[in-house]
Amino acid sequence: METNPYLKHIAYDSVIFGFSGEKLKILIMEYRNTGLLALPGGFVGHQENLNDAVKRGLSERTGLSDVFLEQFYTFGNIERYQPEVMERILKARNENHEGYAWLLDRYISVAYYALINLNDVTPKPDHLSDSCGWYDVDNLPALILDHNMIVNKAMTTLRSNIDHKLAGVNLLPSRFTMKELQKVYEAILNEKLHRGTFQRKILASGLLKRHEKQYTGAANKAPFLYSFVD
Amino acid sequence: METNPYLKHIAYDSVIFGFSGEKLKILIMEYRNTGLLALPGGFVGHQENLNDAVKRGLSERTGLSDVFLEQFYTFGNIERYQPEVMERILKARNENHEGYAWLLDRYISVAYYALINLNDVTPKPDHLSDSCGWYDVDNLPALILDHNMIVNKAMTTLRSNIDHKLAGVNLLPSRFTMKELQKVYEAILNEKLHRGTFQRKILASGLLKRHEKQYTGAANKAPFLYSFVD
DNA sequence: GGTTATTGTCTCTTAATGAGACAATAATAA
DNA sequence: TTATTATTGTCTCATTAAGAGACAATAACC
Repeated sequence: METNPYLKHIAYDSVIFGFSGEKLKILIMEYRNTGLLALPGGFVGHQENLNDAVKRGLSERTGLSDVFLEQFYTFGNIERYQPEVMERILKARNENHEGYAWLLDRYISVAYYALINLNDVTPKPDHLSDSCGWYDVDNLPALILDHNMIVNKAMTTLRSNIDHKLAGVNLLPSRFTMKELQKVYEAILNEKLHRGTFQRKILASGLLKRHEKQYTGAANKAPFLYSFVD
Repeated sequence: METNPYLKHIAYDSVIFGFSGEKLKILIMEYRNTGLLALPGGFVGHQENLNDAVKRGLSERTGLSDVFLEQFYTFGNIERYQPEVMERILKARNENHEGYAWLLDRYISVAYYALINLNDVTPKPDHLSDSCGWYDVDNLPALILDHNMIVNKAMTTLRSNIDHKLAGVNLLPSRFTMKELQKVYEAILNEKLHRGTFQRKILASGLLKRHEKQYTGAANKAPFLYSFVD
């Protein structure tokens, strides 16, 4: 009884980054009645582009449709193949899962990372998981299979791309202060940056447009709001 | 009659770079009696790591076993799926190809690039191709499917990695002159570099060890030979 | 009006980069 | 032996970028 509507052996996983104002976080799913944690992922339809499949999955999980999403590595080690993990997940689901035998196959996983504004989103679990939530990227619990390794590689990629891919673009609301942007950079690079130097460099890049000031009620000079020029 | 010993839907392609002394070249295969040109590629065994499969293929094609090899992107668009191309290749082979029906499936391809010393190698065709040879990377013929796009992306990746991954390491013989190394950089970046600045920067990096001079018979100062410190 | 914390910008220093200059030198020719 | 020639290794100078601190401006509170 083969009911696999997807390409065999091919999966994707996505590392969805959000920024809380202080820390980088990623979205993690919990499988029903197992305590097993995993990255949100999925499969590719027979008539579907790989990239579109991932966009579809991201949209289902977050409701967002136009986010920064980039493929960064494909994981294909044989050690990924642990059918007992998926069996446990299916069993805990406590349903007839004959139609899901294909889930017990070996999979190669294409990994993507996404940058989103955490406040825009109320994440929705998929049909195999019962909850999902944001976890600090520098304090992650153990995830299934090689998912912790996938997250590490995503972080490395994000760090090395921060200079030439515009990082904070999608992690912040459309208008933000220079300080907030600096916090994003510091969270990604995991180091303190010099305020004056940071401001000078970012402004010199010409990527920001300056708007009105933000009066918060704090007893000090009000910062300008900025947005990215498209 | 299913005789596919490999994972369905998953292929790899490799962009094998060599350096002739003046130009960057890549290895291209020609399929028997078709004139069709393609990147060397292959498939992944059921019990095989993805990376190992690519290493195996590279070794079969070049005889080399310890080369720089890096995954850079996975191509999964539906437009890759052109069964008529593979059918033409199988027909031209003029054999019973019932056992190869799996070749007509849709494939997602994980792409790698390799850097090798062109002079170390006499490339060997695989069982579907009858010849292979080196082509200038800036003057490539049309390749099947999306293979030209794969080459372009490989070039982009190589360029952006040249600074922090040691580039020339594997493209040159173990001992080389500063001028030869500069030629490699110029071929990859596709621009002229200033001699003095280049030499200063490379020497400052501490990656090179200086050896004896190379006396070629030319009527001018003899250059030092260098090697990379490992 | 004084106080306080934060912001925007400036200056000073140090490091990195781009470009040319020049002596050293390996082979050849006079 | 000495001039010639092309190339190499290195140096200097100018320009640009980066790191770090300083200071006036200012929003809200006292």
